[in-house]
Amino acid sequence: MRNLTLKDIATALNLSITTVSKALKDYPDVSAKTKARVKAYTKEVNFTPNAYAAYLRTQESKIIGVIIPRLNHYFFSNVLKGIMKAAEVEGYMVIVLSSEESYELEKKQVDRLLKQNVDGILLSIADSTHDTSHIDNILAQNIPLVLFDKYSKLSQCSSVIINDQNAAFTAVEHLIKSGKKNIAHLRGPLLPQNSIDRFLGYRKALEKYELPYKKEWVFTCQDINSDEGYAYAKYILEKYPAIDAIFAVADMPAIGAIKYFNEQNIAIPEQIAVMGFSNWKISGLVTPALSTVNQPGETMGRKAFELFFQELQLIKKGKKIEHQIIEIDTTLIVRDST
Amino acid sequence: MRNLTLKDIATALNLSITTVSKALKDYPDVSAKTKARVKAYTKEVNFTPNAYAAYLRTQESKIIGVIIPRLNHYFFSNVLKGIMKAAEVEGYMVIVLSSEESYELEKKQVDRLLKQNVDGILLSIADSTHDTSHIDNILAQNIPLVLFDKYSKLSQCSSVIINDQNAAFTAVEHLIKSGKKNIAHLRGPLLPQNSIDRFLGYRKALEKYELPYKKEWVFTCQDINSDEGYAYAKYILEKYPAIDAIFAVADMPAIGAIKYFNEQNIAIPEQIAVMGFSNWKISGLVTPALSTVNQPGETMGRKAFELFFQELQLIKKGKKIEHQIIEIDTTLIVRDST
DNA sequence: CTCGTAGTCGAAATCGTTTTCGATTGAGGG
DNA sequence: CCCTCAATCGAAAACGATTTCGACTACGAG
Repeated sequence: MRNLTLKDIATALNLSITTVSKALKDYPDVSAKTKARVKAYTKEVNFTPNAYAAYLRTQESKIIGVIIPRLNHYFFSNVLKGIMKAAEVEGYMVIVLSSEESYELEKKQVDRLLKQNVDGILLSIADSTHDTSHIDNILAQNIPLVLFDKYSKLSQCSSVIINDQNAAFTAVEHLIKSGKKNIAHLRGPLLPQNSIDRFLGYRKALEKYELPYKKEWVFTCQDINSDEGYAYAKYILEKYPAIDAIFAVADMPAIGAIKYFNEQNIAIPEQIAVMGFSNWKISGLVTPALSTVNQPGETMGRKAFELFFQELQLIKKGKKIEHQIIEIDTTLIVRDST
Repeated sequence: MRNLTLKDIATALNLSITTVSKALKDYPDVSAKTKARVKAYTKEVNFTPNAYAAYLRTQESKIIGVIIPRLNHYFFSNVLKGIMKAAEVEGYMVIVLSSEESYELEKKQVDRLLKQNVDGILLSIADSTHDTSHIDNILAQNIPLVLFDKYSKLSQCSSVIINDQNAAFTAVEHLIKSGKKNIAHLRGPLLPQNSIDRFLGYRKALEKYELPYKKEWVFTCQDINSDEGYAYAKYILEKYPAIDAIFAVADMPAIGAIKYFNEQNIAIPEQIAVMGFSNWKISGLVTPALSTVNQPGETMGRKAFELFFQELQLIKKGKKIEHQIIEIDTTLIVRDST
């Protein structure tokens, strides 16, 4: 039950391999009649050229690689969805790899993709990535690379991002305008740019409205999960009862905090307001529903693929590529927790 | 900046292509000394054979395809994680495709994978799949196929599943033992086997404890989302106030129901208990925390890959494969909603 | 009648491996 | 000294497509 080859088609139609191949790709030097004959037959027997053999000549695999920091993560799943939908339109398949937020694994996954000769790499860098030599490696090989969401300021390459600083600013501003004056921040790890930017947005909002910045009111979530939010909520309640609002770097810590406050019968948002970030599905389902910032993952994924595709066309034409940075709009979503 | 080839290595070391290739694969007919020389050099220049060229001879791509019904879905993301981890160990990459619960798209994705000549296909069939000719197609080509979670009774092939009927029975039994007598069921769509089995488990539990089965207390969720649960909760409260417990086919509808009951200040579980299925992350974070059935996605993924890998070895040896069905254990998780 | 020219088609090289099957060498036995 | 037999290595044929270049036909112009 071997797959059909060009040769099989050729002998069946009493033509040469060359002619069959050309007919399928609409070369001008094969007559309309034989083109029709070939196409009719290949459709009948459901033939398509072997992808790997084709690669050997064309050096195009029609496969891209995507590396995300986490697999079971609502936001990244959504990005993946956007990438895949866009890829399908252009006939691309995507190999998915996960770095599990580990720098070492990320390097290894990049290496695997390069050895697989994928046509391009879309990457969201891990929290622990502190060096970009592996990224520069990709660029040096002149294969298209697009970073999304978690990008790096160290390497010059195309990216699809949101304006984390502005988004965070708007979120905190909303807390302030609703009357809160003592706002804590559950920030993300120290390295990734988006966690830095969200922190900076928080500070800017405090500054603008002349609220004091207290560094002991900023708590670092290493894994950005609900347990951390739960634990910090407890700590805050005991140690800093003055705090009347929390701005979290992401929805999960915010939801963890809500869980603790619910258990303690703390009124949200009256006693303490909680603001998340990302608009995960779950954020609308907890009680009270979580206010957050919508981060459109699917759109980011689509744009990232489109950027890759543009770059690929330029490279194929031998043109020099100039890296673009696309900023996706975010929106504040006000629900019941603020 | 072309990639290195065997030829480059050969000329650099003053050897033939053949010898280099053999040295790398530890053929017995090349001396230990040249093996060492080749390996040292290839490591130094970071060479690995071109994957596509290798495929042409070996007919092994070291790539498998996975088709899941939904991308942004906690359970399937977890399965994916299990698959990928196991695949990585054996040096496999995985191409991920989504059927979006559509039969037509599922057929198309199977076709794409077959044309890509993947080494195997792992598939969780879509809710709307009513016919298995595409699955039989895969089997006819003698490439390993493993179904997971949502399998089919129509086609004879290896599968990794849970015992949905028993799991559902246990869940409903728990509701009964906690004193509930009027138990509704939010079931899944009519076609997929797991939704049928969970319904059957519900009925069996009623039977065993001699509670009447009322078909008007069974509500069908087409998309299995929280909105459906929310809507049915409202309907139940208005139309069948006698109902004192709900067993949902999955966590999302259960959480939707909880949301509505919270809004209406209905006491959970005193007035009405709610039981989910799958143990999504979110189920432990809502208030009250949702009781559910743990469905170990990552384990299922790992087992599915292992099954594929076993079958592949058999096929390579030309042996006949006999399809296995692996059943993964589930556990009841009792939280605050029951 | 010859020649140029479209219009069609094919032979063969190529992509980079893998693997079969010889070829070569040297040592050791008779 | 010849022969056998390991021990090493290479030439060359695949794998299945793409693409360059040349060949062939027929036809009209000169």
